[in-house]
Amino acid sequence: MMGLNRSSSGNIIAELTAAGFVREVQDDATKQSGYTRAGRPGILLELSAEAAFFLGAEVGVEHITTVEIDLAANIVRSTIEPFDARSVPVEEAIRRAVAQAFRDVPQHKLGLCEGFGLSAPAQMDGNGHVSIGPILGWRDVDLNELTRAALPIDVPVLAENDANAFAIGATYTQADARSGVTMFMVIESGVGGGIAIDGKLFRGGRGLAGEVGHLKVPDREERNLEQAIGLGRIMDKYRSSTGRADVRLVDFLGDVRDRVPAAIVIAEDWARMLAFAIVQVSRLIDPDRIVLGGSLAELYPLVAARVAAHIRELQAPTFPIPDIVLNESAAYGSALGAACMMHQRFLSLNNERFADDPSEGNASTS
Amino acid sequence: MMGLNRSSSGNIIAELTAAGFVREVQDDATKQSGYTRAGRPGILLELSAEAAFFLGAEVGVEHITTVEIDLAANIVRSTIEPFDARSVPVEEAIRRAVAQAFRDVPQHKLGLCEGFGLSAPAQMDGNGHVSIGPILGWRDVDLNELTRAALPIDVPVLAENDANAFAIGATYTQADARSGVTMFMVIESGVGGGIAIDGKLFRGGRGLAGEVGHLKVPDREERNLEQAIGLGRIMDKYRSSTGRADVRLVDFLGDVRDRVPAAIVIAEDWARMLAFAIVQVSRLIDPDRIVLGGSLAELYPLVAARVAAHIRELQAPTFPIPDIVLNESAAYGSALGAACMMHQRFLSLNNERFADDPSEGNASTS
DNA sequence: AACAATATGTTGCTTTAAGATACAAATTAG
DNA sequence: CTAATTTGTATCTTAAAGCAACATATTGTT
Repeated sequence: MMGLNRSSSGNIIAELTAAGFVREVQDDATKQSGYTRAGRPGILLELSAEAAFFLGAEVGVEHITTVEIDLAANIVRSTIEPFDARSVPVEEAIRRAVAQAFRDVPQHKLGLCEGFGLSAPAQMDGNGHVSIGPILGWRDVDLNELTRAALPIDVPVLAENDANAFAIGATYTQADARSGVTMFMVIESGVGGGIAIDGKLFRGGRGLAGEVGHLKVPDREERNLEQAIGLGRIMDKYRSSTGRADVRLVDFLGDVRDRVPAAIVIAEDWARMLAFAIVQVSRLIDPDRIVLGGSLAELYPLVAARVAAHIRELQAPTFPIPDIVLNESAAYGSALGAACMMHQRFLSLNNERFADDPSEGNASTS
Repeated sequence: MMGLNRSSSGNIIAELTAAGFVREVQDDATKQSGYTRAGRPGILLELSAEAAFFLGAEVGVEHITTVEIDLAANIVRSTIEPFDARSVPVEEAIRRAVAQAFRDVPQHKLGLCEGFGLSAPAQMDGNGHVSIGPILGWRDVDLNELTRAALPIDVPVLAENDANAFAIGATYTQADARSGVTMFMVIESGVGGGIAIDGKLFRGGRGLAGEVGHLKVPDREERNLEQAIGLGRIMDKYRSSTGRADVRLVDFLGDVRDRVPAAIVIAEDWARMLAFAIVQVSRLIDPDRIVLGGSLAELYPLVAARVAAHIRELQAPTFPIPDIVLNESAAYGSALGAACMMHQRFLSLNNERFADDPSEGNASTS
């Protein structure tokens, strides 16, 4: 795949093995699988998952979520704690996030940390600079710098918008998003989004690419997508149609599943608006696939045929329709993505960790 | 910029100079410019523009356009000829395009051709394969292969959708499009578009990214952008408002300039729809700038303030608004882009021309 | 069981692109 | 005229990758 010669790759692997990042697989799986072939069998390799770890933290409006992943990008640990971000200054929020992320990391493992990613609901540039973050009341702060100051060790740091971080995380859990163009849509009370091109986040000019929630949809009241298909609207409608005040999403989904007419009307409307958004997105970025996440994504399988029908209505028949798939997005998705950013960076060619001295050097955290 | 050492770059330049692609500038411009500085002055270099050339051809519905550019991407020659693409098979159309492009190339210059780009109004994959091209009635054709077969010499070949090719060409004429995210919109009878990221075309999953013309706009009759702001609608409205049948675009633009009320009403509507499209685009790909081309783009400067006002109405005030600039797109823009594709390819790192033997070798045309 | 065919790992050597160093050359400033 | 500064270039060094040959481990065939 990389076009490397056998001996070249052998040398590189020897280096990585010596450094402890890679090891030979002991229980030989080739013998278990039936398929064999003439010739000396190759040595199977695996990442030494425990050789390094990465931390991600999401500072939300009401909680801080943290995730630790290992070198193989497995989730090692994850925490969620309530937190009122608006009541404390940025510095304190970040301090809390860092403390929560490092809390269960034993002292002797600290040196294996190779990156800390921060995710927050704010628009920022590629260097973590936030001009105005209305949601948390932040103004002109340098998140990278603040995070670096709060960290107990000197490791690379990156801050990213929460929706973008989520998209990065989703490229890890969604295997097919490693290539091609993928549009992620997370449907909760808001509708967030991100775009990945060949497994790498597409930020756009100012880090706002994929913010699909504010797309205008055809609606008498000039709603945007978030207002039209978000949890709030659906539950409002369901509440007034049932007359009950204590309705939950599962009840609504159950009614749609049971084909209760009032629920179907709401779902049909939802499908139409979603189809509209998908068509708009397709026209502009022509994604290979659209990945739906968030709690309301569970509605999609129930009305997939309706969404497809509405799409066909809106599109010329020759126009390609992207695959639409579900991603069971977990609550820690954005923190996971923040950790994955650092994992991606660690494994990328411009990792400065190995640039000069292969012995223990300090990673530059620019 | 490239992080190369002085001696390394010197070696590379020596090679390029020996090969005739680069030469030292003779009339020393440093002496003319007032600014000087201590130290031995550097040797100024320039591309030997005549060392190579690239051809681009656009097979349109009613014409074939060709462009020749040199190594410095200067336009050397350009031709337009009427042609009824629908009346002949693909092979013939391509043969004609190739013939027209090579017609004025003298025999002894043939060897300097380093690429042929083809542009056509059809959706194709990255290898020039068209499944269905309804506009020209093409079906399951391999444009790269057909073009290669029609060429008098063996040079690299690439086919690309006309709107995408246009965007590539525009990155050459629009200097600021070399970095960041640029959205091109060409407003004629249709509205075409393309997206460039850091000067490179973003094709999307199937080469349709940026096809902004079919975006839905908020309109009682559910029009798409093309129907709403294209030349057809504007002229229709202007025709019925003036009562004259022979109106031309310049008349309309003159009336808008003169603030004739009936024209202003039409222009205001145009501005509103354009603003809507720009907002939608911004939400999805967050471009640094939007470049308007096509004959109707001339209307923009007259209503720029109105477009800005409508955008502000639709957007939250914190949301960044991309720069909107004009590009006087010429009739040969798509053919130019096809030629520029080859130029870009020639100058790119994965140019196979120089991969093995620095002496005259055949370029692989995969 | 022996041997051919096949594929992989490994070792030593070669190639090549880039960098380092030193020095010559060309300029400005004083 | 000299010092300071900057660039060009020749020579050497370094490092990454490839090449070639051979050892090794496996399947298939006689």
